[in-house]
Amino acid sequence: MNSAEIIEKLKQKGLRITPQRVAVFQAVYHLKNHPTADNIISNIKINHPYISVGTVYKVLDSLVESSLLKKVKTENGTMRYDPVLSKHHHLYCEETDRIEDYEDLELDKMIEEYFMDKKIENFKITDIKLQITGKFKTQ
Amino acid sequence: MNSAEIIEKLKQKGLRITPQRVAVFQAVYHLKNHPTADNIISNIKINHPYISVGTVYKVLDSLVESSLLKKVKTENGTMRYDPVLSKHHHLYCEETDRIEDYEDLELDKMIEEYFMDKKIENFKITDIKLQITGKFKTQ
DNA sequence: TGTTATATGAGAATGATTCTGTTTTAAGAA
DNA sequence: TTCTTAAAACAGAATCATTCTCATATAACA
Repeated sequence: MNSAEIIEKLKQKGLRITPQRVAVFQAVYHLKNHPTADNIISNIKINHPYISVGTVYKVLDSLVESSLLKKVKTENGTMRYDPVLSKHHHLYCEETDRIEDYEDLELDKMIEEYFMDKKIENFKITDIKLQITGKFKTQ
Repeated sequence: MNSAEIIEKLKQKGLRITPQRVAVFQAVYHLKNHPTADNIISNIKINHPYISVGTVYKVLDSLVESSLLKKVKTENGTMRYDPVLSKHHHLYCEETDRIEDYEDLELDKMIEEYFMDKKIENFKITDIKLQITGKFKTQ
């Protein structure tokens, strides 16, 4: 994901193009495994030493607001950020703090069909996400 | 859930019986809808004005550790506590911060069977929880 | 009833995130 | 290109939930 592509995405969402927004968005793409705000700040500071913490949080919020990123909450309560690619669930490792995306269209379809039949009383579903906990096998 | 029952549960888990533990556990049962630590503290202080914040957190941790409570993380990052009754999922209201339990054995069975066949590469599942987001209908 | 490991209390410390007030800048208008 | 202005960024203070520290108190068992 190069700067031109990022700028294009920001424009599509009607966001003003600022070096900080480009840098934050690029950092989230560059850092794999759902970086925390802190990861992102450290990464950006390498090339952009004077960016301020508040700005990074505000940029992240605006990117989430524009559906360019998703905010993922972790077990210990800190937020992580995730580029929006497609619907996916998360695999949480019990031993490390690794989180992996898990896409499974067949599963999504099965669950969707299940809830077409079986309604939850007084509740209108907009989204279902699975938190799959377990352990990554050492390979 | 009266004190005697709570004491019994604590004993079963080999926890020392203290008034603070009893009060915290009782508060979680008494306060419906997955109280926060802060909700619990306020509730306890009515009858137990000198309990300290750190103690409540430590008691909550030990109850979670002993599987008497579960810790649930919310969208905004604060933790909520939930008496362990049986396997259940959560309904999150998009508009309010209401969280409801959702039990569905049929759904659990369907998902379990699904993952008996379809393995996730390099990952051993220990638990699957659904976060069902949506809106409670006004009745 | 005494002993001791464990729990509690008070408040300081931490860490993530948000807020405040001021300065800067992107982007459209002239 | 230059001007204008709303929006964005900056620095750092403030906030909020949670954890830590360490001195004191107490549950549980001998």
